[in-house]
Amino acid sequence: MLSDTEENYLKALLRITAEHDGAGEAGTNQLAGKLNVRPATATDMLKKLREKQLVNYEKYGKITLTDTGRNLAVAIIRRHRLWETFLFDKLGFSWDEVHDIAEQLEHIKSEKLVERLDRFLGFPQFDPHGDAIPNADGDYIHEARLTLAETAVGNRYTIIAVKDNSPSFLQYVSQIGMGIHSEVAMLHRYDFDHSIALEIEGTKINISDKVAQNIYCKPTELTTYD
Amino acid sequence: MLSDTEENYLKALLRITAEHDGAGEAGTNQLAGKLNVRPATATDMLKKLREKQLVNYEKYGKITLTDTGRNLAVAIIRRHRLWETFLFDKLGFSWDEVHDIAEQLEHIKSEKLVERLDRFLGFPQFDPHGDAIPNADGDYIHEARLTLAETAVGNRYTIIAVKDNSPSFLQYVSQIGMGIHSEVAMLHRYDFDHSIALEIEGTKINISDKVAQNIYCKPTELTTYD
DNA sequence: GCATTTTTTTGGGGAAAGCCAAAAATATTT
DNA sequence: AAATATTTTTGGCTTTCCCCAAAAAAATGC
Repeated sequence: MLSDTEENYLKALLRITAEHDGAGEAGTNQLAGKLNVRPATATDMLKKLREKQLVNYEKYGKITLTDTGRNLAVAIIRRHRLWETFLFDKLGFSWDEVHDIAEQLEHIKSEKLVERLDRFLGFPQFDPHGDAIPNADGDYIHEARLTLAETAVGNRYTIIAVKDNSPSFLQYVSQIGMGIHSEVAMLHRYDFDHSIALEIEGTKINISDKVAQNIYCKPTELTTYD
Repeated sequence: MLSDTEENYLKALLRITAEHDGAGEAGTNQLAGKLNVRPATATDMLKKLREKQLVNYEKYGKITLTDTGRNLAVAIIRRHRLWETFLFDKLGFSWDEVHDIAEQLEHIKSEKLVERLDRFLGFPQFDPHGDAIPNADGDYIHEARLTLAETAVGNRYTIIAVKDNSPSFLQYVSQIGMGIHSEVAMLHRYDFDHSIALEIEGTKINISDKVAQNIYCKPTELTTYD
């Protein structure tokens, strides 16, 4: 049985190795940064996780998850996102409130609880932030997606997810009238700072490049009426 | 903010002081026993809880909860019973499965979560074992109740709660076809071991005194048709 | 390619929660 | 009331997770 702390390390490792795509490697510093802990602490934990065969690691070497480690990490992500969905769908929390509470709930130890929760929620495939929820086998939907920073001016896009789940960012996004499934029209991209002008629900707004980089979308498929 | 361990001590103290009615006192041994911990460990924690003004305690003296301590303990019981109700009502767990999972869920730190859960469940007043759920103010229903061991032969009773929440006991109770709201007719009480013969749903069964002492009931109110 | 910078590890410690064995205080028995 | 038994506390030690400062290794810059 893993401690909450060990689970958090696995989760952080999955995030890091999945993030800067392809590499699949993580550093001690990076890991420590994610967990708000000192590098020395991360080193200790890495030794412990290596003992348990959850990470591949040797001193000064790069860190990767073993298959077992990755499966466990995916299971934790699954629990986190299911709880977020519960809080949002059933208890009426807003999307900027769910993350912190789910951080606690994800560590509840009961296989059966997770499976029943999943069924109760109707086997949701995405959480309130648009992130895919792994199913009981660890499989989840990989959607083709791009950030608003990568879009082409003149096209229409549908918002499908946010990268940053922090309350302050989510509140900002809500405040400008944007949410998952919003449709936006790309009006202009300014050269000097790459900020963007777009239209959403008939309103024209500007967003910074930084914000744009944290919002995922896909080209809006035009419905054909025949 | 209290640690999970501290919360468990408060809960145990509330149970002990409420149990052997009137006294309102607990001993170190008793407390340690309830928490599966050594008396030495309990002593340490009592000092800590005294620091935080949650218990009245001085060495070799009797232990009582302060008002703050009691309020916190009631809040923990509230959370525990609400989660049990959630697991039972919404996720379809059986009454012998809910306790252990609720032991974990009760420590999730979020006032708002508890209040929303309460509303989602429709402000339930009793948990799946028939125990009263304190409301947000800490008030709960005090039902007049007696154990099956205290009933009079010849009368009819409605089961309203169980004292022992262990899976093995609850499974036994279910197995004999008994549950909350069951109606039973007291047929006989045997002198030699105080075991009881009763009828439930048309079936006659015998239960030991020990079992009888762990089941709460109230006289069945006969419905009058006019 | 060598010096500097950055990253990572080591070694030594601390707080929380637990344990044990022995001492001290309180209760009980005769 | 003294002797015995029980309960409770003390003091010392363990494990988990965290920290810091210093040393070691690796990466980077010129």
